[in-house]
Amino acid sequence: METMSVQFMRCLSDSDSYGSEEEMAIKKGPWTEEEDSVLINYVNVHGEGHWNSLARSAGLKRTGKSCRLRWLNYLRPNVRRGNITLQEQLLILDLHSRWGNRWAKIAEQLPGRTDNEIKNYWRTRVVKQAKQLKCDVNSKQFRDAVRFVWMPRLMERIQAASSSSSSSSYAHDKTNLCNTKAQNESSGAKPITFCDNSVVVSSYSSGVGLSDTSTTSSCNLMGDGSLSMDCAEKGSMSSTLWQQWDYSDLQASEPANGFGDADLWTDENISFLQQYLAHDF
DNA sequence: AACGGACTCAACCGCATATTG
DNA sequence: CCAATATGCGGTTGAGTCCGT
Repeated sequence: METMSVQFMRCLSDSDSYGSEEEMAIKKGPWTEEEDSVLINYVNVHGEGHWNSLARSAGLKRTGKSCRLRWLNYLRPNVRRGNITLQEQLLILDLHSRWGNRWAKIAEQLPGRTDNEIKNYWRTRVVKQAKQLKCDVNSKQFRDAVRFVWMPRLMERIQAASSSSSSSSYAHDKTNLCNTKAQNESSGAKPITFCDNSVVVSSYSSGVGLSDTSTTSSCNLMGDGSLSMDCAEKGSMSSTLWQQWDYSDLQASEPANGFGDADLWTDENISFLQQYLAHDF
């Protein structure tokens, strides 16, 4: 890890003012453990903020921006690391359908997750699959596919996992999402809820942003595990196609605990979507 | 085992907005 | 009010890792 090159460069940008030429040597690239502990100790004593002066006072040869980013995305307490859970994936898809690429805003609804992480998830998983399906990630086709195929399928898997496992991590996730719901309601948003036996995806906008409300759909995971879905939009995914969905194979491919593999983007799903898209257009 | 392409994610960049003097 | 500086955000990059051949 330490073999990677670490660049030093004269940095005149970012409004960093250093007293001497030597002090202007700004380090870039991956942070070392030593730098991390310096930053952690400094923030613990002096608090967050004033990043440029923090960088200088702490003796870190980094820009204030770099310190801030490192703290927020990695060192800050309660940063949640590891795989994005199914619930989180569902929430991301839901919130992205409302707010578009407002990563920071979306991240606020996922406790412990950073905007960077969510952005990376979107680009590496969702955008990649859109490309594989040969459609634009912002196209109506793809948004509908996400809304009417992937999201219900995610809910199905969440329900399957919750019924086959009463793991504490799931209970924890539910708690987090309930808290998130409370936060959202106070701010006017209407998120997916996980607080009871049903999972309700309320009122999707088919456009990126909140103003376009041409589509309303509601997907419900019932207490018995069955899925019901209403689409108010004319011309949306046909009931025939919807009925073609084969859930039996889904169960077969589900990991034992339901969360071992949180990735939904399987070849199987992709080929189904290709069928869906080909049928619709 | 070696190679190369695909993938992931930490970190950087540029720009917009907020704050300060 | 204005300029300088700080902060925050979204887009992009590239080093390291994974995985198939």
